[in-house]
Amino acid sequence: MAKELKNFTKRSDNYSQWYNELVVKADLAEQSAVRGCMVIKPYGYAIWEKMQQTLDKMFKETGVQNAYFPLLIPKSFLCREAEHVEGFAKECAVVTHYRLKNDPDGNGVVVDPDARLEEELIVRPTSETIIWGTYKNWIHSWRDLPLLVNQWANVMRWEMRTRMFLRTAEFLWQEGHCAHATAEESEKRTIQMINLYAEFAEKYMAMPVIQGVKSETERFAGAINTYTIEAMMQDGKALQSGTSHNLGQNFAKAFDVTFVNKENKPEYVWANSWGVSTRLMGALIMTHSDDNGLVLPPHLAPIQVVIVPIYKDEAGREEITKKVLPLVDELRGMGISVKYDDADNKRPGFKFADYEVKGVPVRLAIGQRDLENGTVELMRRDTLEKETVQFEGIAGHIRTLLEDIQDNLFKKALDYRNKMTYTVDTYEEFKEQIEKGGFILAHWDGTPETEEKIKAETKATIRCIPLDGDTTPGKCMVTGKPSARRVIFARSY
RNA sequence: CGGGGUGUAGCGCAGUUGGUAGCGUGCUACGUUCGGGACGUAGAGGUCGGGCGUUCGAGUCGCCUCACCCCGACCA
Repeated sequence: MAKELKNFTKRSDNYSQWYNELVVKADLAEQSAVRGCMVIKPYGYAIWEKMQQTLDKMFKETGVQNAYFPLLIPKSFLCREAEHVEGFAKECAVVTHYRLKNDPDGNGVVVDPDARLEEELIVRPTSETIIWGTYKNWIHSWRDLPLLVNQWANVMRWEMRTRMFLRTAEFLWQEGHCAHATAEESEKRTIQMINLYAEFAEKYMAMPVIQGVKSETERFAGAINTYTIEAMMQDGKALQSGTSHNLGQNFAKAFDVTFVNKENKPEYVWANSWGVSTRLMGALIMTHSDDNGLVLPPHLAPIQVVIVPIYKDEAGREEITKKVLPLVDELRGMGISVKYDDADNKRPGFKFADYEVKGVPVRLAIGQRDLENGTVELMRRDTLEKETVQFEGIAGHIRTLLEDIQDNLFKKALDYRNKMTYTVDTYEEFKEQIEKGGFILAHWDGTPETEEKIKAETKATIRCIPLDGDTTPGKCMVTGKPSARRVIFARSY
């Protein structure tokens, strides 16, 4: 038995395949019949909901409100901002007709050629254009600012190659779109949001991130500056996990969004946008998982504690249930989410393995032996350590343990990232090191040409120019020209 | 869009020189079990991705086609 679940890494030397398999085995998602799209299953969606709730609360604490804008964007809207449309044009799904009809030749249902739209509609790849088209009507005076709005939505980008959670044709995300009266205020908000994302990643996902600025080439289409959080996956590749863009007045000008300032003069508003997506699910999976399956940080686990009874007969089960239910109530009273799995159709060993694959942080097992001894078996998912502890006072112990696990996961990921971060000075060294994965801190002359050359020759890109860390100037490893500071290179998803 | 690979039971796979469609797991029923994915017995489940061809006969050979996966190019 148990041939397929354990050691699924060993079944393939490929990290992507392992990842895909894990997503399916842990019951998070599966490929859909629609090209490049996935079905998020209830357990996977429950994790996304935890992320949503947490982020939403954090946003609201900064004064942001939620709203909703249309899925379809008129083509003319998308084309208003030149750089923006150029960046997204290649991956847009386009609605051209609004009706089907029965084929007169009997070939089933076909698109009705008479129902062609006068203007094509684009399925949103992002909502800047439709939102700024709307903001024009919402903003008139400096008193209307700042306008701080977020939308939870789905977007579609027709990617050539897809990967579950990391890059699907359709994905779920939030996109915040703010309008400000001054450039300074807008920049401040842009940074505030990237800080918020970093806090979320580290405190809730237990995933260390590096905050920084994107190089010109990697910048969002239509932005004057893009901030990013970059995380390292267990195969040493980087994953861009969240971005916050300072859009300057680009969109305000494209959509003619002006306000009258305190001096009674018209002025274009200053904009920023920021977003994270279901890609964070991919990040979560790839940061913590092991060969036994998913490992969820307690702060995001839909089930934090699972209790598995071990019994021989109905009377035994009832005895255990009687013992366990007060504990379930006590834990729930502490705000801990508990599942007491006394389902009779699965054996304990099966349940153990199953909850491990699903990444439940803490498991309690209780049987006849424990009832006699007043004990319970406790296992933590992060280390897979088992211990038999006193039943009395277990709730408090669990509460502490959950925090321990959360901290431990973060530390483990941070140690790994530190171990896999290298400083190099020559291009030769760089080429050698990049093959082994990880982040590389190196000097760069700041030009897109050099960046392009490095990318072409090594597949590594500049992940970001870090906001903090070592700021000693030096010489570009490729051209020898002056470099303001080291930047982070890596291969990425 | 290039390069590679895979399509056979819900899932994972085998199928030899062309000759009645197999294994593991899962599923159903009953019984025994239940401290790390239990066991026994009996069952159900397939137009072998699709099309055309070669042949007395094709899962197997040939041509075409479709889908999916992996590696690139593109991107969050």
